[in-house]
Amino acid sequence: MGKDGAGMAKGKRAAGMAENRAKLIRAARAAFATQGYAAASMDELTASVGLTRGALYHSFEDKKGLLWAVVEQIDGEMAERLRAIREQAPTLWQGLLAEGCAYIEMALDPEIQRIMLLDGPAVLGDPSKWPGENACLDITMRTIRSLIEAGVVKPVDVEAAGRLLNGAALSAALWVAAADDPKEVLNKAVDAFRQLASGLLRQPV
Amino acid sequence: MGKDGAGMAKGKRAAGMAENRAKLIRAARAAFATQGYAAASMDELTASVGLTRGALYHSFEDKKGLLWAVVEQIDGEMAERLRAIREQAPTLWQGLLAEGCAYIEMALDPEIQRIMLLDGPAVLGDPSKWPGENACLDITMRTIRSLIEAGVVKPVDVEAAGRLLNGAALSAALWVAAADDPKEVLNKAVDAFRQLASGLLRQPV
DNA sequence: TCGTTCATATACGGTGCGTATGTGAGTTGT
DNA sequence: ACAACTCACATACGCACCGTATATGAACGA
Repeated sequence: MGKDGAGMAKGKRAAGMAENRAKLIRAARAAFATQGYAAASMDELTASVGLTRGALYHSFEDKKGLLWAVVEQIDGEMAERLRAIREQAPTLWQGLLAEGCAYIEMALDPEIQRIMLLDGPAVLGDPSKWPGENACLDITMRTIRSLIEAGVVKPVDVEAAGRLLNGAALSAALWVAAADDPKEVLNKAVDAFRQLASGLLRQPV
Repeated sequence: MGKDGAGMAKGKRAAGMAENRAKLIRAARAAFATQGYAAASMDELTASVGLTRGALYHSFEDKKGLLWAVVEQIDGEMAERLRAIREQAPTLWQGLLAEGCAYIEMALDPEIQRIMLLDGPAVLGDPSKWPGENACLDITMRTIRSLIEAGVVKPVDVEAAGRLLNGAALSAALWVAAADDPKEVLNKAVDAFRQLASGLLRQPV
């Protein structure tokens, strides 16, 4: 009874399924980002990639399950970008600031904004309990912990500081996204973010 | 032809309508807070106050219109509470901190959390463009402006600082609300909020 | 070759929204 | 005081959408 042993044998069919799964996720990212979760029709979505709702409900629990998959994917991508940015920064402190700014800029992407910041929390609940365990928050917290150990930052509660910083960046992003002149507002937002973050410093720069 | 001139004459009927409108809003606050906007059925909601959907669509544009009314009402109440808290504080700076803490605590209320922080932004879009012109943000900004004029706070962009502070408080609130031990987490959140806010000070305390 | 499994399509029921239409109470004009 | 009208609400309808139950057809194993 070739349950899972075959591997390559059933690989072709399995690959076909994974392929369609990926196609559905890609379509969902586009549909959720442009129309919003509630307004996105699963009929249209599946048809747009040449399938029907049957395929959807075979690969995912339900509409919410598809959103979970999308959120998980985007979360991973964001975390990867943040990690790269932090490692590029010359100092840990500049890394923290750069993370915050990058977060703000990322949230200008309609996909991230709509799915991760608006519909995601409303439909799936508190982001801190999401599948990837909120990779973005983890990264911020890791940076803050290092900064405390290095004596640069006051011994604050790491999770609290990380969450509030992320929250500040988030609302900044929503503000920038809705602005008439994003460039200018982005500068203001980044400035304010640095001011607030400097409150964590042991001694002012 | 008495179009609107009568006033008191049609007052009785108009009052009846306003009464039902208020009943619907009250029911909506409860339903939206407990079930969420999407899951709240307008049939059940109207029936719960002895009406039908006919009354709803006579008083409001649509389901979203009802949410607008609810949001407007809650926004006003929050603003009123914040105003009272700020006026009670001995100094402006303490007022700003107290506002932030009060905001966090208010967001523990499921009604505020679910409607104003989760479903509201997802369904109605960016809170900064809401009807009451975002009374809470206005209050924070007013306080910051006074603090800058008093020389206590650095000359930062008022709107930027206000938005980021609100955002920090918001995410703090969501964190506290989802915590197993709200009391303890609330303390951590408030601490972190003060640390961040102190970044705005011209000179450290 | 035949049966089994798996990925997907098709068919169905239920729910909920928005709208078009009906209705009775109250108001206006004469 | 009676007829015409308005208004607040109920009723009835169509439509879209989700989730599930069932059917199908291709690949794989024996």
